Amino acid sequence: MNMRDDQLAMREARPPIHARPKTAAHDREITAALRTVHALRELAPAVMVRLAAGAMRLEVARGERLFDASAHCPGPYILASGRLALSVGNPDTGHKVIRLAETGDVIGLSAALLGIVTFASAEALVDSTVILLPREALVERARRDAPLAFALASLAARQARNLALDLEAVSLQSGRQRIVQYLLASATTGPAASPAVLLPAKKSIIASRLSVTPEYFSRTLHELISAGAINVNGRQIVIRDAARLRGNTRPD
Amino acid sequence: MNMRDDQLAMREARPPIHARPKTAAHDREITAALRTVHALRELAPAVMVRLAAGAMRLEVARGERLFDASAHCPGPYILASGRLALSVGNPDTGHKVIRLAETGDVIGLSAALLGIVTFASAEALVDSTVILLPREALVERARRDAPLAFALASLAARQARNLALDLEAVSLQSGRQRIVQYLLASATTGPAASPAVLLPAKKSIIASRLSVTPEYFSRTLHELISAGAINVNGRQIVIRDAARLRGNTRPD
DNA sequence: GTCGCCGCTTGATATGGATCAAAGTGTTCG
DNA sequence: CGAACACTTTGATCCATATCAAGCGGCGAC
Repeated sequence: MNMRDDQLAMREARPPIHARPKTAAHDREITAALRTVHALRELAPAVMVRLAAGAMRLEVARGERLFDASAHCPGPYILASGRLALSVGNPDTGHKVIRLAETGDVIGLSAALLGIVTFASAEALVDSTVILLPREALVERARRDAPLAFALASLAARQARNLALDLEAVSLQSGRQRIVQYLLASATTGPAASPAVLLPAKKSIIASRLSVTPEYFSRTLHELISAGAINVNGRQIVIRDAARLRGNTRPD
Repeated sequence: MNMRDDQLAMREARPPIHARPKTAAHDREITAALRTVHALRELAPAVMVRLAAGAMRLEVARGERLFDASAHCPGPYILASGRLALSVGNPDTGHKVIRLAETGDVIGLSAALLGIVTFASAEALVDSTVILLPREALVERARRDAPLAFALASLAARQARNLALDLEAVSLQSGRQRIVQYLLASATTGPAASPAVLLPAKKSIIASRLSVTPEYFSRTLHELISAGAINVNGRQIVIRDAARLRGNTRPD
């Protein structure tokens, strides 16, 4: 790894994360966002309303960070819209994207549950909206609301599993295999058309997510093109031959 | 990675995991084991008793597997005594130890909570005793017992954090750095004597845990000896010069 | 327009650590 | 007490991927 950090390196505590005033409309909006979280969907309406009442809506502009690593975490955030990159590392070790969060994802949960600092930083890849569930109130509520606590347990368990799968991929597969797998896994098979992937971020971000350098990612993509497995046009990747792609797990 | 699997490869459903009959003495023993789990310690005595009542005590002989990867998981297990290695991978991708479980650790929790198959296999490194909390009963109870559900959430969150830290280490640090860090982190600083580490398993297991090959682990250890940073005698490692060890993060 | 800049590509080179192959060194067991 | 193993060490070699270093194309700002 070890990618340069340049600009991003040192800007802390910038203000432009906006909180919006609370109105009835916002409460509805927040409730709607809560419902995008699968694990919370089954909760009783009354509980949802209570959660929404204590929640805060924040806007994070593209390029801003919702929080830094080793920061106090005021509570879990629910991504209502937009996209965030969670990455570990610090200026001198470099960075690695461990997760790309999409609408309905929860971030900062384990730090919030454990009441400890975050281990990753969260940067908005596009203008995004998040809902903060303030930690104290949430924990207080979860300690007496079993279904809620159980939902949080499921969320945390899901995250543990995903991290373990990532760890397995990084440890046991080659960079090329990870790239191929990523393409196959995130291909949306259109009814008639060939399956395709629209990369959700700059290639360098995807590369980091896959634990390879941007250069290696680029090269590998081009090798896959030469092999006739895919076509690439900017962030749009079309899978021409899934079988060939699947077979293409070792450099040639 | 990519270590050979030989014998271990294909044995399923072997009987030699013994369950012991239930008696009052065993109930007390199980309760005691539950209390070794930090997250559960605060639970009301009544809840502990209930959990213990439904629990089963299993013995896993050294070399046996408590479960394989992709197996149905009948519930979380609490390690009452002994030591287990949890590893991901399969016969052809090779294996990687992702965790060494010690007394008081909980394993199979996320699979149990999510009701899905395990992603790792668990092998006993020494004769061990585990307590199984049958999934159905536990989930049933947690859905109406908030403190219990919250404790499970904390456990899962802790595991997620540990996995994330591992992922960070594997992605951002060199093999040598991981080895050095491991030694520094697990050194028990005796009052007067120099800090020392007693490796909890064969070196090849530790190597896998640190995501390096046994050969590389061996070599690195010997380089650290030459550098005057440590002394090695079997599984016993004495840290002679912590500062030098800490500085010794790049091959020389 | 055209000037910069940013993201991507492409090339050349370097290297950490894996892999393959043997030779120790215990340690168990008949 | 020696054979058979299991683990570790040591040596030689290789290679997937990082790193360093330019070029290049598009697009947003003036």
